[in-house]
Amino acid sequence: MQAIRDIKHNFSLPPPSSMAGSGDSYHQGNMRMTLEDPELWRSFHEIGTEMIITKPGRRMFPHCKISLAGLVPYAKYILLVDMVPEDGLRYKWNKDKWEVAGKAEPQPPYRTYLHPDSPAPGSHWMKQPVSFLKLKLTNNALDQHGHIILHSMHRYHPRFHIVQADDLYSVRWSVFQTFTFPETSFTAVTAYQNTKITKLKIDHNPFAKGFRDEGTNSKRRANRSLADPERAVKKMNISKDAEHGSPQDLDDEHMGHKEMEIKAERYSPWGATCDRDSQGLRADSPLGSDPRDMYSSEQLVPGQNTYQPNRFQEYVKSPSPSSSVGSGSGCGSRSSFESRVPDVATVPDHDASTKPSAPEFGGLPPCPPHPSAGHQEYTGVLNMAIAQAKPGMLGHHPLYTPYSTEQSLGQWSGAPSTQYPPPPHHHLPTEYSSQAVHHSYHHGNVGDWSQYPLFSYSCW
DNA sequence: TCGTCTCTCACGTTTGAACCGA
DNA sequence: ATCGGTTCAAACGTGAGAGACG
Repeated sequence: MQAIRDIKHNFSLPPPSSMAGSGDSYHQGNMRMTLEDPELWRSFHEIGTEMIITKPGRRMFPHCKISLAGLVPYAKYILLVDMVPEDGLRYKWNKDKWEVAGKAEPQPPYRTYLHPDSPAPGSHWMKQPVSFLKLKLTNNALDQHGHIILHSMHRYHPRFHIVQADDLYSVRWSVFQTFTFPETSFTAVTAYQNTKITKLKIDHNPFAKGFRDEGTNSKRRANRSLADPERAVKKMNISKDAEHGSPQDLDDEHMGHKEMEIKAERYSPWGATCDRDSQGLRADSPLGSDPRDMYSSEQLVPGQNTYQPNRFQEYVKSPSPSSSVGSGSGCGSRSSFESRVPDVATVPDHDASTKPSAPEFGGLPPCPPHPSAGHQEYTGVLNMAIAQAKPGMLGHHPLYTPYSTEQSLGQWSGAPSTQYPPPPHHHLPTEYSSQAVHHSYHHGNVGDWSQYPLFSYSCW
């Protein structure tokens, strides 16, 4: 099934020639990205995808696999993936659903995964699906293998970036486009919480074949469930909770899928989010109100729906009803398949020090971005560390910090310091500032999702 | 002190790439 | 150069236990 049904429009904004480098002669408007195995992703998503993170690094399952179209066959592109927090919350698994457990922990060192084939001509990327199989997630903040560092019990979603660049060294000057797929959002965990997710993983992951019911471990698993009354109770409660019509049914509600409401098993694990939803503030709502949303992957980045990250501080205080992610029409940007022009990674026009101090969380949900910030029709300048990753990261950390200035510093210099130590002060070229300022997107607010850094670190 | 929650590690199973010989 | 068999590293979830926290 196609993840993108109509994404070709709204790519009309050409990259400024001034920053497109050699690529400015290429029309970027027809780029399309399709998520492979959308059904598999959806089946996980409906339950509440969990991804294991370990110290040595763990692959994702399902892993990110995309198809590309609309690239210039002879132009070279670089593909990247990063993980963006869904919101500023930490979650816990309670009984049979996820609940908010407080505000998010300080953002770990931010990293971006570069597809090993990069750079490669468009023909290469388009000839077959592109797999990010080897992308690994870790909870080790000191990781030196270049794995993407995440916090356990936090929610993220992958973000795919296509950068037209002849080599890694020109990336930062290149135009890029960013895509997200609602169904790929997940909760990072060190151990599976939802037994349904475990079962799905076992059923679909070839490496877990040995744990399948027909396998040798069926007995062990059966015994386990018997020996763990609480788990058994959980399972029994699953369908019960689904009937309560409580906020945890949010997924169903917002998917607008009657079918989902009927199926008791498709309970929503996102109890907490549902609550938020009830306030018209649903942040994650991976499933749009429009069924198409399930498969439509427009360029959500910087989609107002998907991007809760790092903006909660601002929007908590000024929710935007019309852009509420979870509201029936909240996924407007998603359901409309509106593709967006590249994200801007650099947000120099900002001073983190002006950011309000951490808000009292009080279970308040992150709010969607302000409508005025919803459409990011601008061309991005890649604020990429790749070209400088060795030896330097970009040093404009304060610009992106969703949290505190300290954290942002850590974000930029924490992990990389172990491998690619950033220079003490590496400020963006002035071009960055001016260009970013000219973008229609409003960057004056620290809470904006787009404050989330791109490519402060890369690995390949 | 106790209970809960989260994380870590060793384990057995499976896959697939690498290697080797025919 | 190709094919088939073997080896082994890597990946998987499990389950017990440790550690942190209230």
